[in-house]
Amino acid sequence: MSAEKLLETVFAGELRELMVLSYIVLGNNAVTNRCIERRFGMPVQAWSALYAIGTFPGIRAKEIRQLFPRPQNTISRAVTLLEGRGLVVQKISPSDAREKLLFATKSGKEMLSQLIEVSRDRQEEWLSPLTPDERSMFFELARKVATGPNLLCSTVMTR
Amino acid sequence: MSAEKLLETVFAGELRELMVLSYIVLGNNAVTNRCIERRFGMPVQAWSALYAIGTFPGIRAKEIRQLFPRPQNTISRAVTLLEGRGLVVQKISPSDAREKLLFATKSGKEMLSQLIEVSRDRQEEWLSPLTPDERSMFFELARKVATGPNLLCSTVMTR
DNA sequence: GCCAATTCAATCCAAATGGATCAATGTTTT
DNA sequence: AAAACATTGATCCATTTGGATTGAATTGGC
Repeated sequence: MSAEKLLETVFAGELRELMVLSYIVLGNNAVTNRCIERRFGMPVQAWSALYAIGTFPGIRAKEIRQLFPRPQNTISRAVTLLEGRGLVVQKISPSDAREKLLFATKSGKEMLSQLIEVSRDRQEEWLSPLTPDERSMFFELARKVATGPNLLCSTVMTR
Repeated sequence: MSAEKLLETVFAGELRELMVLSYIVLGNNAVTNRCIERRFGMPVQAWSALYAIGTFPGIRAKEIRQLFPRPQNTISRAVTLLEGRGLVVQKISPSDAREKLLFATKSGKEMLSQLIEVSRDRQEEWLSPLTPDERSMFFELARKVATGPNLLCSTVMTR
């Protein structure tokens, strides 16, 4: 059976919304992660963390988790990598010595702007099937789902 | 800074579409994978493969890859696991002895129907912020992106 | 002020991941 | 029809992952 036919059937099933979103994100990740890995020698985790740190100077590790729902030690390792390459610096929080405030260095900011540029180009590419109106509608609906109360805390999947 | 404030800012940035979709899928996976892992003792890969096999009896391993963009050996291992538990059987293809046609057994079908049920409940949960109209609009737009030509083959991220 | 409980981030380690290779089968070329 | 090439799926193995633990710092109860 052809790939189109398989997808068409799955996208007509009961789990269509789950399937189609997973397909977009997994498919895009397969392309993007590999490319960024090669070009910048850095796993997604690390560039996600760099993005968070560049966008929010002084952000704490635990706050990065709220933006990118990944395990805690993943963030910890990503930050260690970024610090090792001189892309970010950590400063002990004046109010709480357990917390480390994260800042991008000059070279971190430079790398981040390259990362954002290529990611934006890539994003335009996979969004190209949508008209500008469709695109903003799509984003708004996705935002509504993302900020809904049940995405990260489930009642049907207890524990 | 609060989680809401952080998300609001990221969802206003240049990469908002990428961020919001990744957030939905990563966040949902964190909840869902862990629950399914505990309840059915099976990684996502395996249940994805079981879903594909149950939906398309006689599907080949390479075709499962087209539905779930994962590395080839991931599918191979998932199928081995499913076979080891008696949830699927492999039959050598009559037309090509390299290919193995996959079929769900009775117990495989039973487990699949349970998996689909809990996944459907979970899907209803995270989609609950949308009205029925918004939901079908969201799906249609996502489908358009998923079946677009550039999702899996990029020109801006060459190698 | 002291001790238990809590929070933050680093580290540990068993298990999973995925790129590369391999063996088996099928297809194409000459 | 033999040899070169291609495709399918399993396996190898170095790297990564993530749940659990640890250690350091803070908070809360008394």
